Amino acid sequence: MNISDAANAAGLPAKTLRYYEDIGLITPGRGANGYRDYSPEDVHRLTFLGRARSLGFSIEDCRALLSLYADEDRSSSDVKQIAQRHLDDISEKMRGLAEMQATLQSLVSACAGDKRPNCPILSSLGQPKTTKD
Amino acid sequence: MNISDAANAAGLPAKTLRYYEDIGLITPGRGANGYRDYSPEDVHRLTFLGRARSLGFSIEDCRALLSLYADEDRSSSDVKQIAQRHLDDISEKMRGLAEMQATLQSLVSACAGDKRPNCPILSSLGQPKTTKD
DNA sequence: CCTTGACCTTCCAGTGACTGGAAGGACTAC
DNA sequence: GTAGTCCTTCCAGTCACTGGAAGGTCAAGG
Repeated sequence: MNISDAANAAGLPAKTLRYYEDIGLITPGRGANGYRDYSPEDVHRLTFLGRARSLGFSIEDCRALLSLYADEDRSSSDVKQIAQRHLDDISEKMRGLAEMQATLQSLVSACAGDKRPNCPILSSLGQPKTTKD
Repeated sequence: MNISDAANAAGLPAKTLRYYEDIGLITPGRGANGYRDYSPEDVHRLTFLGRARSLGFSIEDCRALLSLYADEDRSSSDVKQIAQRHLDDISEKMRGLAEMQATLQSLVSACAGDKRPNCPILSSLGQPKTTKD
């Protein structure tokens, strides 16, 4: 299976497949012409990868998950730990974003958004002791 | 004011101040010895920058905000537009994160997390047609 | 005057996870 | 044989820093 077919099957750009090979995640065989030749298993692992990435797992997490996936003697606790840590990361990110959102929302609401220069958003960034104008 | 004093005053690493000069955000004067010399206004702008960054504005947004901040003839609508777009970005990011969070949470909850290999997290990544094991 | 240590300078490289593009080889269809 | 599409490798860029090396400057102490 050539790279573009594998990419289509896995729902990933061909460039990404080359990148994954570069970093040693999934190394397909090679045909006589030097072309990459992806097996159905390779495609399956690529699909697995794509889903893990879409859940926000880092490449290193994905590497670990792939190796656990292949390991029949794994402990589900190892998998769960990775996922739980990632969940914690997500929660933290969401907290940070929510905080930004709240601050920004109050500033945006307070801003007239007209042709006058007076702007609580800039005032607040310039001297944050008061959140309001 | 030397770079490390300015960095302390603004609450940013000195490296970041050099970086901001590199990209043309804030260019301090120079002493006879070649050292950067930050004026109180420079420090004020750095502090402004730090706050904008901590609200998640991109460097390019910060550049625009700084220039609006300096412009007495600005329209507050220009500021508001930047902030509103950023708010929209934040909302989108939060939506994405919440989706990941929901999916991951249900998978983590379903995983025993013991020494057995059976794992709904890996099962789901391997064949996502069913979310459950 | 000399040394020590803390500061400052510039420049280069690395982060994460790709993405774009150039230069050139291989394959397919007509 | 040639046009067009695929494939290859390699290099550079993204974003906002961050780390570190090599070397200049300054203030204090002996």
